[in-house]
Amino acid sequence: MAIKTNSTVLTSLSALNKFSSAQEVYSHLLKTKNNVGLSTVYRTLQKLAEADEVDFIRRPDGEGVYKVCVPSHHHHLLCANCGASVEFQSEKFEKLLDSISSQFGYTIKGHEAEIVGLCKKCST
Amino acid sequence: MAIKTNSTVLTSLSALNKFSSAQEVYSHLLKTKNNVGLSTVYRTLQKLAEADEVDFIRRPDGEGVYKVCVPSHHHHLLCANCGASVEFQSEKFEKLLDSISSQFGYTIKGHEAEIVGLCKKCST
DNA sequence: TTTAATGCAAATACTTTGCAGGAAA
DNA sequence: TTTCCTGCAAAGTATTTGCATTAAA
Repeated sequence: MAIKTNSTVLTSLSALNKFSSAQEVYSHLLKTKNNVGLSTVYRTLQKLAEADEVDFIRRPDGEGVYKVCVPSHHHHLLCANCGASVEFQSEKFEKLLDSISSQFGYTIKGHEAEIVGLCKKCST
Repeated sequence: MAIKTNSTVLTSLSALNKFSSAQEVYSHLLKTKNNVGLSTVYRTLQKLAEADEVDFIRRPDGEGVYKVCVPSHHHHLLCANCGASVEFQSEKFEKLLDSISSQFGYTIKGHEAEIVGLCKKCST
């Protein structure tokens, strides 16, 4: 039952409300008494990411994490310490990205430019 | 003999001349008949990165990669397909990054903003 | 019936760690 | 001697895959 699994995972991701790894989604599903296999979680998240229903990025430690985001084009500001994230849109930023990357012959595809820093709490 | 290992690894990284993983450096060292253990390569690369002698970033697939770079502050443009990279410096970019991140209370630390796209060759 | 999804266990790949031997101070 | 470095093997973690089972079309 593909559709049901999709929505189960999506619901879990929404509840978590932050970039979460497959493992974290899996744990959360266990806690909420949803019986899903770990591999199914991995497969479902990959599918959702391919369909642009969730965003996929990597934490500084290399773990892949997913999050339900606004559908419009945006980038992320990510906290290296606690993983908190905010989405932002900036025309200026897009233009500058284009300008810089085209200078070197590069083409930017999706919203593949995450900025890693420290959030307010973690930068004290 | 720490110093010797450091320079052996640095030499290898320079020869590779691109962002390379610990595994790749290790293979290269084997080919060039330098007998170093894999864990030593990992440990040495980590040390070099902490000392800011090499740059460390993550490939889109999550593998950690290292490269000898110019010592000044810069960012990277990374090809998602072949891994090619260029370094760039842009006052405008820095300012915009600062402006955007401070808007959300974030502080940017090192050169932790890599832009992933497709290089000329891979974007055809 | 034919196709697609699922769970489990096994297999990968990268990375870290414990430990004993050896080099350097 | 004392401390640090190294290599090997073992362990750990994240992720993928093979396969038999089951649900859906």
